[in-house]
Amino acid sequence: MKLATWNINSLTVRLPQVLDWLKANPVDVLALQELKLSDDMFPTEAFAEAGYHSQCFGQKTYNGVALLSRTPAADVVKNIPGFDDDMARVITGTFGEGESSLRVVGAYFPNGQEPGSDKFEYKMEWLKGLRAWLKKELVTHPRLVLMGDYNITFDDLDVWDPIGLQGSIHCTDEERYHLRALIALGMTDSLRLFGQPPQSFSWWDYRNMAFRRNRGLRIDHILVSNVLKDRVKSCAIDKAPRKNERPSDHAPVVITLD
DNA sequence: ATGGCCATCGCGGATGGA
Repeated sequence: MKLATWNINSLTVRLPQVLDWLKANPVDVLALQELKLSDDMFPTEAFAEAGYHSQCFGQKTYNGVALLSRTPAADVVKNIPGFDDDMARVITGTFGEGESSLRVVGAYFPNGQEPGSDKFEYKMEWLKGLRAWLKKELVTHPRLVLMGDYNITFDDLDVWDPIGLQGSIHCTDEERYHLRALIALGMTDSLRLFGQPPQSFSWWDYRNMAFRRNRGLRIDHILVSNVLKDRVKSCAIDKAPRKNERPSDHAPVVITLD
């Protein structure tokens, strides 16, 4: 079983790249973030032709998430139950049957803009809402994967310039507290299971030739519930699509479970 | 030293991203 997450920064622009990537990487489930389109504009047919079922939770211009899968999703939930939100940020589905089924949460965490801003406060409230819901979801669905664009780094290993970016957005203690609190629910950071190769990032600014200089952040993560921990066979960031013409600023993260 | 990009909406330049 292969799963992946990718913030594609506009599905309208990046659809050909997603289709190319799926052809080269025929994962079982792909979570997409930042579709930036409404449900009626979602290219269901193009994905169907590529052999994928779609579950879309779109929004015009901003946000928007989807789950693509080889087999249809069951029990689909949009956004965080119990947390009122105007934005389309989370989509959840169950894949597979019975004992071996997997609950997959695809999420686009708020950016937060700047510590102290209204957007930062929203990010903190959203993180609390997510955790409260996940705590219950893990009881009913012990085999759970939470993947997406978290917009939070775990620690200095995830930051190209930890000193220069200390306390800035994605790197604050408050954000990291909430990320550790998700781990404390009984989840594991898949990439770190294998020891993180130095300078492993999933996002690079479009400016300053940041990708070429590997000036990035690791903010896209795949967390697995602890019952799945021993099933994780690999986890890696695929930098190849970042080398495309007109790339997304994020790279996909891929996990293999046996 | 600073900020240098990209997508959207919509036709200029603001807003948001990270």
